[in-house]
Amino acid sequence: MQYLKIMESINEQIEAGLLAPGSKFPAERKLAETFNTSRVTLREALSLLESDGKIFREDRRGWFVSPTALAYDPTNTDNFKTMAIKAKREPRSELLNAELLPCPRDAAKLLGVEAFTQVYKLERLRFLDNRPVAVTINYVIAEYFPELQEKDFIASLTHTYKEDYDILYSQTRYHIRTSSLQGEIAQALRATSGSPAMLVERVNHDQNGRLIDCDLEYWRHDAINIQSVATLIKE
Amino acid sequence: MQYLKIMESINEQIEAGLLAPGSKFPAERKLAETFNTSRVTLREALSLLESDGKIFREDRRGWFVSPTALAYDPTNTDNFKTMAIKAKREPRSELLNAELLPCPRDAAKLLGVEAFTQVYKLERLRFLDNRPVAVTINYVIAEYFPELQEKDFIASLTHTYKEDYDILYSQTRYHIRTSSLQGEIAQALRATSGSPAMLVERVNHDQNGRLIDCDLEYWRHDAINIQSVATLIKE
DNA sequence: AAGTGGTCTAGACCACGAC
DNA sequence: TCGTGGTCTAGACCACTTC
Repeated sequence: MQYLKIMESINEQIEAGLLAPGSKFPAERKLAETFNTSRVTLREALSLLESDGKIFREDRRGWFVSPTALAYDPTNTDNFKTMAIKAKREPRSELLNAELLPCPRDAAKLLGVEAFTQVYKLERLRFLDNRPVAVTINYVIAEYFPELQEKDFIASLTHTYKEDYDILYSQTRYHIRTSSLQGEIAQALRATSGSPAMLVERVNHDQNGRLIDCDLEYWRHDAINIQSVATLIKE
Repeated sequence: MQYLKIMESINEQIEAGLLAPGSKFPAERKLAETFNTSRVTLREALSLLESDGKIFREDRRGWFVSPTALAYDPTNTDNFKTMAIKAKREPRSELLNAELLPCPRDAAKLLGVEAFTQVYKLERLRFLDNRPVAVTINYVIAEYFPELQEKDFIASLTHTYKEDYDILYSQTRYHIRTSSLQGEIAQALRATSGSPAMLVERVNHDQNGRLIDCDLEYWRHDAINIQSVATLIKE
């Protein structure tokens, strides 16, 4: 199995620090020549390193060494910016889309609301050190946040909730699963359609127990490292 | 892009229920003929469905439709068996290996113990409805559990801890990240080397705050759906 | 304009699983 | 034993990125 040896060889170079995080690999044809193999076999090796989170691909741009994954605590209300800064990374966000619309089916299921309930949909692209790492989609129940459309959507939602509506998150229900990037989300992340991804879904309640919004977060799977601490109930 | 159309086509068949969970696909050569494409392109489509968790592969055995993923709460002390039964699935466990040894490097890092600390290493293979879904490796600090080797390792560790040592889990720190299956772990799961996986690492403390053990759980990534509820601290 | 990655073809051989 | 999946080759064309 050539591709396993190629994997190990590349892996060693990374672990030894010979390939800096974020740095670009040589062209596939050159690498294939270096390893004295065909392009297909080389790509097999690269794909496995990708699914292992060691390297990543930008569509039509090539292969890169993955930077350190961001530690992400799903039980933390810290917003993206705060989280990144704590980890000494440089965050940036772009608003992809913001609209008020009747709740689509997938969000209605998460929010448990009836058809035609008005929600705000916010789509944001998250960068870490200038690399696009996640697309986050928020659905916010409009009823609880009058005139939300006039707020600054680039700012943290948590912050707007607290400052302008006196609403805090108090309970969050989250799901985490592997998925794959498709269509516009893949494009925004500069990923090839079908790239492996981590999907974090959250449903949030406020201090009065009301369900106020939900998140769908599509992360490049090598960019995130879910971690948390749980105190267990003693039986 | 043929492979995207093939993906969608297969996906529709699954969603429509025409392909039952667990059922086997026709041979790759036949499928390729059906879709009027080459085997390589067909495998491209299958690989993407695999990384999306819709289908899975057993090494040299073929492709299968993924059963429903098991809901897994990392903050729950329920053992594997209880968890499976709650979800109306049929659990089974096999002991792969049990030994007393000086703590290996990776475990020492998690446990924060010194070199040569004696630990029990337990490797177990978990089945759901007769499908191998996870390899779990436990490292237990031997000092706290004298004569653990005489216990029944197929039984739940949680249960043994409680009944025989009066020790309960009280806090757990967990990490979740994507990984890939290699070597013996891949073999035990009937997976091809390099298959995508979900790695759950846990470090557990007892009711006295002592660090007592850690888990490394390698899951077939389509078999698990991490979910939990967190109550947030009000600022 | 050149080079690159994305996609695809039409084969091939081998070792293993199923029968 | 037969068919299957695992692996590999040596090309090809196109559209996009980069220069």
